[in-house]
Amino acid sequence: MSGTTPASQKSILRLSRYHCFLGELRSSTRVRRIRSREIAEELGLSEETVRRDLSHIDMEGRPGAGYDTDALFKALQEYLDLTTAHPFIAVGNLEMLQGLSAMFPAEDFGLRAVACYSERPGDVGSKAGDLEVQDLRDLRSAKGSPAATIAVLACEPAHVDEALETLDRAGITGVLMLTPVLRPKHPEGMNVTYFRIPCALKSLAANEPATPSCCAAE
Amino acid sequence: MSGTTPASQKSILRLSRYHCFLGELRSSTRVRRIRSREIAEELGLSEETVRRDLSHIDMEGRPGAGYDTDALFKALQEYLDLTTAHPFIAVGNLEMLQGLSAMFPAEDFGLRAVACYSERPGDVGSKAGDLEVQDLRDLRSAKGSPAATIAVLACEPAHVDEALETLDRAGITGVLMLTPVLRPKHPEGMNVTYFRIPCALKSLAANEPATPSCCAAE
DNA sequence: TAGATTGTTAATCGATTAACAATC
DNA sequence: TAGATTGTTAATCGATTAACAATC
Repeated sequence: MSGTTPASQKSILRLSRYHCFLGELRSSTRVRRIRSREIAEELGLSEETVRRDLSHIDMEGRPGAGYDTDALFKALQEYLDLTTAHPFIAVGNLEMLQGLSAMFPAEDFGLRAVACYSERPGDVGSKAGDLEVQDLRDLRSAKGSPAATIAVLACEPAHVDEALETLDRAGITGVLMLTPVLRPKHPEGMNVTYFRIPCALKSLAANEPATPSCCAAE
Repeated sequence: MSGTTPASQKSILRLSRYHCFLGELRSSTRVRRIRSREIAEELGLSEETVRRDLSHIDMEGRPGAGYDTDALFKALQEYLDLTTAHPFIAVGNLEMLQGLSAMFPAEDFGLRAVACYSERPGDVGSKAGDLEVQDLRDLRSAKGSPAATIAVLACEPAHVDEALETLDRAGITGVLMLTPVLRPKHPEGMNVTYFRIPCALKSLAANEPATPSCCAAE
């Protein structure tokens, strides 16, 4: 039942994880049904949390028999407003663009990099995965602007503010920031998630006993 | 007063941010005192949260006059168990290692990459920033093992489990995972923080109105 | 039907915010 | 001293967990 209160940020992040998990499950096995307990065990959550999260989306489970894997995947896809091979763009220095394309196989997660841009003119024309690196300034004119509305940003610190503005003008509404900056002034209305590498490393130094923790994205 | 309850994970992550912020403040200005309200405004938090967090560390503020910038920085450093230019190692494919060193200027955050390792033999010997890329297998023998206890991991998905094991054997206790994997089996007692790029991107697609959000790290 | 698992309400837990006395 | 800001206690808020009736 997708009726009551809207899902929290944390809940949405977990729904995204379920989507990733089911995507992998569908492509690697022929499992037709899945129970909340199984999802919970795989992802290190409680089954109640999983059911509570799923109560936000348009999907009914079957008491005694769990959820239909395909239907659940599609319901999540719809709730999260994802298309198949959902498009995103990548912005950053050439090495990050190349490194990311090798480290993060987007297709395996139902995502697809449709264009990439560098802030360094010298990077333009090189290849990052299948894509040719374009000039970040060309995104400004929106002439090469793809259908994507989300982006991952991994440029050098000095170019962050400029890059965010450019992305905003090009119609990007959500940005995942990998570049560490203390106080980026991100454009009004733009949704920005910060992955703060230095803070995460420092927290690890503080050496919490042994509780595996999540992002914080968390 | 560092007496009462231990700081939560979230609190520690924020303390790390304060440390980053004060580090920058100290290097770019001559500000001698800082108030909780100022820290809060800069980082988008409430002043109460800042004071509550700081109550965990060994540092007394002065009613009416805030905190001594240097003393606070040092107290945070001590609480987080950081040294100056705190060492960490980086593991990943060559491009990620090179890209990270350009995107993430560790010194500016009080951190220092002391060694880097690739899982791809062909990468060995190349330069990433100032460092020569070493073979991940050489870390196993611990012969080149540096004083670092924390690491950032950005290798290709297929090598994650092997890399985590290797890092564990080499005495690394905390790992920041950039490579997206659904269910890495990380060694007992190892503290792993996951930055899940695909999940963060999917959450952004779900298009929360306009609340700037953090990691999550969280 | 009996067994299993869902969806939801109530109870618990933890973290944030508000309030304010202490104090520099 | 008066003004400002700290440190902490109490109140609020939100999210997780426990419990269980509904139901396939």
